[in-house]
Amino acid sequence: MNKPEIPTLDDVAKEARVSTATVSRCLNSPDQVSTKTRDKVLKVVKDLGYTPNFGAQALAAKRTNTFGAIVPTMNNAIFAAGLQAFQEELGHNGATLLLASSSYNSQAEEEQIRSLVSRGADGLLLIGTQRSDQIYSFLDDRQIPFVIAWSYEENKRRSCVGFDNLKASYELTLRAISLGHKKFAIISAPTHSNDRAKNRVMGIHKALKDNGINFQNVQSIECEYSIGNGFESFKTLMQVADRPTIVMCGNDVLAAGAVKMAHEMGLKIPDDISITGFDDIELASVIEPALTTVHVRHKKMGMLAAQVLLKQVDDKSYRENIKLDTWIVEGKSLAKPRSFL
Amino acid sequence: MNKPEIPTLDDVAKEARVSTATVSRCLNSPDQVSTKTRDKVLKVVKDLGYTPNFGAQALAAKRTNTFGAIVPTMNNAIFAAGLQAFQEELGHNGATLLLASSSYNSQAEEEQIRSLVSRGADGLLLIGTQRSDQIYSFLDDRQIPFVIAWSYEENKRRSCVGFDNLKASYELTLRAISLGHKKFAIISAPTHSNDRAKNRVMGIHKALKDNGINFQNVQSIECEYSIGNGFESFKTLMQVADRPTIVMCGNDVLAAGAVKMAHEMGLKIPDDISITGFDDIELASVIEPALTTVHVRHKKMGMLAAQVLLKQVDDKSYRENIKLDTWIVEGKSLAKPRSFL
DNA sequence: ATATAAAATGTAAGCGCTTACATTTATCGG
DNA sequence: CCGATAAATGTAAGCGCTTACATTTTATAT
Repeated sequence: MNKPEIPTLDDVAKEARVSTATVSRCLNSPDQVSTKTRDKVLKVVKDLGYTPNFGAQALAAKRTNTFGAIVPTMNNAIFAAGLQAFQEELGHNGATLLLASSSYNSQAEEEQIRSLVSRGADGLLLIGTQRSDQIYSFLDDRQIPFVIAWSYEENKRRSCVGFDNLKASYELTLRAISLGHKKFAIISAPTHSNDRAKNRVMGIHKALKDNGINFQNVQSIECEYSIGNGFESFKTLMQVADRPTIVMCGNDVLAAGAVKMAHEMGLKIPDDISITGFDDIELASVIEPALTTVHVRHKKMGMLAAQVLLKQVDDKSYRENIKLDTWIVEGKSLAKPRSFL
Repeated sequence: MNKPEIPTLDDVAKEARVSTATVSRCLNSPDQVSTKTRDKVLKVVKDLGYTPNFGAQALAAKRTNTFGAIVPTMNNAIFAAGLQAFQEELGHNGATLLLASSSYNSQAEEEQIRSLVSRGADGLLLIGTQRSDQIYSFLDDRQIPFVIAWSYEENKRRSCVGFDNLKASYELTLRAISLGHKKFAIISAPTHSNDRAKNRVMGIHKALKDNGINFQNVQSIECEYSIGNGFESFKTLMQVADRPTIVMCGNDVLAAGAVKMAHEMGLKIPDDISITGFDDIELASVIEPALTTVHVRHKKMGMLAAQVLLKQVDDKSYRENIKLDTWIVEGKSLAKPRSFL
């Protein structure tokens, strides 16, 4: 069996009796070619089943139409939803997604960034703001367009599509306070090198402080994102003499674990204990009782991020800072503490 | 401001006073170079911050070290988990993942396949067996290594890493039958162009048939994967005079929706109605009552798929058919029907 | 020390495409 | 019908890398 010959631009050009330049133009800027030749060439392209060689195209055009995204983990509904939207929007524009996950490890993230850049990514989607100056200047030096998602910052020097984690968390906490809660506990994702998690915790602290509640005494556990960890952490938080009346969780998955443990311990939600989540993933509405949580527009974020990124590729100096709104989703897991009943 | 000059192989070669070939060898096959020059060259590489140009490399080497994966949706924990493992395994081997999702549309999937191939993917991860002969021969013609995941087939002509959807479903159904269930209903993902969904339904039918239960009368609803659809479908299934005693769902997400509706309708699970899932995603253990479902080794599948794919790239004739085991996870959502209590 | 094999390095020809520039062909007012 | 201008097409020089092959250096055996 002889090797299948993959047709090249040259083959098409010969077959259509035109120059390679014309074929290239038919494909990349059709209006520069007369209708007659264009039709002729495109027919040959189809007959031969020609597809451009990616490497050659990238080398010659200095552009790959691929975009990189580095997410902390794919194993998380929020990033999955955002990425799906991001990819779809790219797809509408003839671009493709290169995906990597950093496992919440900033060292790994830097490597991934470099790797994606050297793979010719035209632009990058990054999660959160927190990374070394070094890697930011690497991106600047190479003039790689990138957009930060899931975090919002006023920073005209770089683009972002995110929301105010601190404020959202602040407002959820205010809500709890207004219901009469005074004894808080927190289960958070690790705040080290995760500005979203950090801001969510800070939002709680600020709300407490603003309302004269001492936040130094607030028990707080940091653990990685999983139902199991929420489960264990909740137990730990409850093993104190003076139990909190509310456990605020950094995200819905941790909250789901907490709810599960509450059931196991025979605690009624929300009478014995209130639990809040963050993100409003589908899960939040299924568990019993439905979680009170913060809705985040993950899909919209992914879509807008793609749009901003594409604009930045066209115009390297383009920047945009988009803040999306969030809102509290009322479930049944947050209510007045028992002492107020 | 002058454009940042990205260093090339040539720059490195000049700086290190060797030929470009030597530099290339230092990077790609270090043992062909003496320790002395290698150290010298690698130092320059580091000092200059050189990274190979992807396009050039791809063009010259006819290999990109990128692999494509096309999943029906990212918005599904099972694929997310599998992909994450797939990507990590690739990463350990210096390869990167190109990701696309087809939205369960086989037309779209074909386009994605062609797109990823023309983008120079060295190999592909595909979900399920069901696609046109045309696209299979496209892959064969171009000798693109690929591996099919989530489905198992005895087919020496192509590789797969999957499990027996039919058998797993069959056994779960047997379990229900042995508990005394005779009136079944099904909520399935669309079986058109989805062999996994199809086999899961067929497994149920076969088990019923083998046990003398007429499966023609079994109510069955097909709907896309979402909690909301499970919710609605369950309601529909219950709006009949002769209600089923068990609703078997094609996956955990649909089951979660069904459970939610059961609660809403005031039906006790499992006393009034049994509900089963499939996949054993984290969700399954959190909802109340915990789902009886089928555990699938998604992560293992992703990892193995990467390994098989990498082997196939080295040896184009290599094939492997791996069948992973599955097992029933006992939740509280499946029990004897009321009439048997 | 010398012949010979092996290891290290260099030379240079592409890989398949895009695009600046040159050339040819069509269009059009007078 | 002519010359001027615009539109269409062609020519050919890279883009930055890998690798077959040629050459030089080093190691080994005699």
